[in-house]
Amino acid sequence: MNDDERLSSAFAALADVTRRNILHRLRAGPLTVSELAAHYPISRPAISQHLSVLERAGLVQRNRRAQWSECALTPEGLLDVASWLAVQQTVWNERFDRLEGHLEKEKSDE
Amino acid sequence: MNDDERLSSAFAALADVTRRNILHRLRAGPLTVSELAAHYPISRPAISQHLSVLERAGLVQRNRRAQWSECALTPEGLLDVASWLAVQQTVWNERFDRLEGHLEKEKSDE
DNA sequence: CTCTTACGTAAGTGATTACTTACACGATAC
DNA sequence: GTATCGTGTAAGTAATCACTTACGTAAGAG
Repeated sequence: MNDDERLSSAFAALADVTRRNILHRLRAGPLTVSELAAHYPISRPAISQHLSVLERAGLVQRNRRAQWSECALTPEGLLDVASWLAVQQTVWNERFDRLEGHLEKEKSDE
Repeated sequence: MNDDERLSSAFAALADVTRRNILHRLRAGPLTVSELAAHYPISRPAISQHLSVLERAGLVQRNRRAQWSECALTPEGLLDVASWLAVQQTVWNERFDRLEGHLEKEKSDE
C-alpha cells in the first residue's frame, strides 16, 4: 500500500460518524468490542467490521486477550492525515500571505 | 446538513487521490474545469463530478464566467476537518502526558 | 444564422459500502 | 464432557460511488 492509498483509507475511515465516534470514545483508554458495541444501535458484527476498517487504516489496534479483543488508538495513527492537512493549509495561508504582500506592494506603489 | 454530516462529506471528499490532487493543484490559484481535466486520464465529466463532490463538501467554489467555470479553493474549507483533528490529537497527546505523569509519579514514589 | 467551445447533467454499469443474520472457533463455567 | 460468552467472518442485500457515453445549453466566432 503506497502513500496515496494509505491516506485514502485513513480519510475514508474518518468519513463515518460511527467510526469517528469510536475513535472519540477510545481516547479515554482501550475498550473491548462488546463494550464499544453497547453504545451503538447497530449489531456487534457491524462494530467489528468498523473496527476492521479503522485497523486497516492504521488508526486502531486490536489485541486478543483470552476471548476479549482490546481495542486501542494507534498513537501515530493520524500523523499522515495531519501532515497532509498541514501542507494543504500552509499553502492556503501562503495564498493569503501572497495576497497580503501584493496589496502591500500596491499600496506602496501609490 | 448537521456538523456530523458536514465532517463526513469533507472526509469522504478527501478520501480520493484525484480529488486531493485537484485541491493540491488549486493551491496555485483558480483553474477552469478543462484546465484541470487536462492533467488526468479520466473524462471531463468525471472531473466535473469530482468538483461537485468537493463543492458539496465546502472545499471548492465554482464561479461561472461566460462559458468557463473558475474553480478555486474555499478559504475556510478545511477548518472543520482541522479542528476535529486537533481535538482528537490533543486527546491523543493528553494520553501520553497522563502516561508520562503516571510514570513520573511512580518514579517519585520509589 | 450556423459552428464550436466549455460546461453540467442524465442514464447506465461494475465495484464498493454499511449493514443484516447465520455460523465457526477458542476460552471460561459448570 | 456440555453450555455459554466474546469474537471474527461468510453470505446476502440495498445503497452509494466512480466512472463512462450521450445529450442539452449558454456564450463567442465566423
